[in-house]
Amino acid sequence: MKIGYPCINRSLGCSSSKTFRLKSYSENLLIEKINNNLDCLLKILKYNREHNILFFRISSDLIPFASHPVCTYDWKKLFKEKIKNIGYFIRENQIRISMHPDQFTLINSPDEDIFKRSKRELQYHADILALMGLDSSAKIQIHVGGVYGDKEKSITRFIKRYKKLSKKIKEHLVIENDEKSYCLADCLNLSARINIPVLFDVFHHSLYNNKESLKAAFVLFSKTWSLRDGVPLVDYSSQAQAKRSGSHTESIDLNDFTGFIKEVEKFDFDLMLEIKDKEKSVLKVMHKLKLSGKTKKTTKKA
DNA sequence: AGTTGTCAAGCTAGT
DNA sequence: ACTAGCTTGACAACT
Repeated sequence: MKIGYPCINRSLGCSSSKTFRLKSYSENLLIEKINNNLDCLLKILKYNREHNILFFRISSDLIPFASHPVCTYDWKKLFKEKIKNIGYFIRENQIRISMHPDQFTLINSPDEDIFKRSKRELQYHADILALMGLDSSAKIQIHVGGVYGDKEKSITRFIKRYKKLSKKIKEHLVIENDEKSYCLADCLNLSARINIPVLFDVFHHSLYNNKESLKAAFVLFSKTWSLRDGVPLVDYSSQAQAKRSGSHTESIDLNDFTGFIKEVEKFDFDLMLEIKDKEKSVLKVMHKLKLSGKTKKTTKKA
């Protein structure tokens, strides 16, 4: 099992998701941010490697406005080498990668324009993975989307739209259960119809489910991952068991966590910890599970 | 230097 | 018909 964290490292003092206002868009500013973000991403990945953290979610803001019409700059061509180099580091160290386009990426929206924009956004994510030379075990996770007053219709629309996506997108795309519209059972239903892997969010499942136990859930979503998809991915967060509403736990609750791990220890999966203090919680957990500590020397290939 | 409002993109529930 | 909340970091415009 690899354990990872999303997008931001709090120990390094750099950010790989620096952006700027659309109003102040300029090519120079864009280039500056891309350079910063790519440099920082490599720095984070090196930090992770040193701490034996081999799973990471790359920020969707890596290339600001990448899929926006305002961005006519050919970043794919001009940053090709730099991105390729990061990809080399990822592959060399067998780091698992995921990405998570945000809430505006909706492939089942009745609005055709929203779908078109979403498709462009997904293509941008797939382009990054392709430039890095990553295979189909690198995943782009999205939610199923809105219900729009008719869930079955919206699921059917998802399927129709999914079929229009490029092969490059489909190779990486997985769906994740959410906390109010599409639960695990809905995702499984969809998966059975278009053969898309289901990424399991433990926290969302606890809020919205069909009464499947954790173990039953693991059996079910694990089956949706084939060999080429890599080990199944799971998101875990320990926020919002709020004693006061709105209060988030700053760091991971190790008791909760060990309880969770014990229940599913027979399963093989990579785990994304969505916790505010990011890598600190990962290190805590790895220490607890005795996965962490020393830097392992890798054998270099090619 | 520190604080607060706002930011490309959307859905939903509550009014 | 309209708006706040979602979740959250970071920019931008203020003290």
